[in-house]
Amino acid sequence: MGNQPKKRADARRNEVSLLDAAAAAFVTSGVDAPVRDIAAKAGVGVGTIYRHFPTRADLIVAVYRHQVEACAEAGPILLAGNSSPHKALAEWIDLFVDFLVTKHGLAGALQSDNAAFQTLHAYFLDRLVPVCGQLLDAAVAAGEIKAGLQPVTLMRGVGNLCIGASNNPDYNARQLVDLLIAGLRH
Amino acid sequence: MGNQPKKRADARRNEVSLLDAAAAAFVTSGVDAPVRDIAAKAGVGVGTIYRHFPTRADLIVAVYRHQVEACAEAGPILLAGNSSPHKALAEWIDLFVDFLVTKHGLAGALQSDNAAFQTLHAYFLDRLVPVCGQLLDAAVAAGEIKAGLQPVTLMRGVGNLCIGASNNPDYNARQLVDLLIAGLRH
DNA sequence: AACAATACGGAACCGTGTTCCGTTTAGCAA
DNA sequence: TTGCTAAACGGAACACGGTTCCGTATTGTT
Repeated sequence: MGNQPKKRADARRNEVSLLDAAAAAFVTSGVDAPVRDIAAKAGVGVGTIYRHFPTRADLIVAVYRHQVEACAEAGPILLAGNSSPHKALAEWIDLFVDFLVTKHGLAGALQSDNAAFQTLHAYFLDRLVPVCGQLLDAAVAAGEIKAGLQPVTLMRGVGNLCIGASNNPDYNARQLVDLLIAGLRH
Repeated sequence: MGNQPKKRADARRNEVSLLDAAAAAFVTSGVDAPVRDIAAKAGVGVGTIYRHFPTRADLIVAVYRHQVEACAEAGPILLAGNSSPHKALAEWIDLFVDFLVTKHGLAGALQSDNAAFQTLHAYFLDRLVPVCGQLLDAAVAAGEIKAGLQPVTLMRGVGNLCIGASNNPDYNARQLVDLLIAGLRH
């Protein structure tokens, strides 16, 4: 670590401008906010975006990395603080749903088969699937749920259930997720 | 009924050409197949597509109407032929999943908030939600499941779970749907 | 055969992602 | 300070797909 080849000061400045602008744009227009809008809001040209974040996924990952990390780290903590692994799993999934539901379009982007979102996909799965697997295993070991569900499937399923949750009052993603988790019980 | 203002013969011909071409394109490229491709395959200009099917949703609905009708009609039949309404519901949902999983991108289009898909949304929901509600009510009445789940929520949830199922071997949409339905039980 | 209504084709337009290259600027060294 | 070079920038230009529009062609009728 620490082997950054000394980026220029203006480059560093523009990078944070872009992150700020992207975060703001994502809130108002969702993660599909037009590249030009983000560039304008950051006061840079579109070329600069692509130089710093070659794909949209890179930008999204950069913006949400902190929150994803926090979610990943919460897994073991919930497991340790709960006598029931199934309960810990439910609470952890709840955190994940909280995260997704408040990000317009993120859940959709997460499952898009578009090549540009490959990195996004990979990052989320790499970081969260192991945590999910740990919780799932613990619940199986405790005899609370049946085995046979791949962590990756569960993660994708929960992600999918959250699609469109932010712009559709008569759709209750959380209720469905709860039912899904309930369905895991013996 | 039968009050069509006598469309011209060439118009009728083009309409079936378009439906055939669209059905073929949907199979190979998904329901997001480029308009120009469909027009070319049908041997007509793009203007002709828009004249016959003002929005993409109209085209999709026209292509899949038969199958949706069949699914809707299967609901009451399954209910009548099953002693357990919950089992009937599970089987009906299974039919719906079969339908969705084999249509590239349809599940995604179904929940898109894009205005062009409004009609699609409306058609599917209008046709299937009542059927789903009937099955759900019967299962509640039989004391098999708990009340409180809106039919529309269930339909959307199942639709969401099917997103991306056709192009991702390590994602098992049906397993998740089964868990969801299982979670409904008392 | 002539005509009006209907339908057609595809060029043109628009919005968005992406690339490319001439210009500017930061950092360094004389 | 002043050059100089590599790094970084900006935005025009291109690609691509949806959508519109209007001059032209076809149908059906009189």
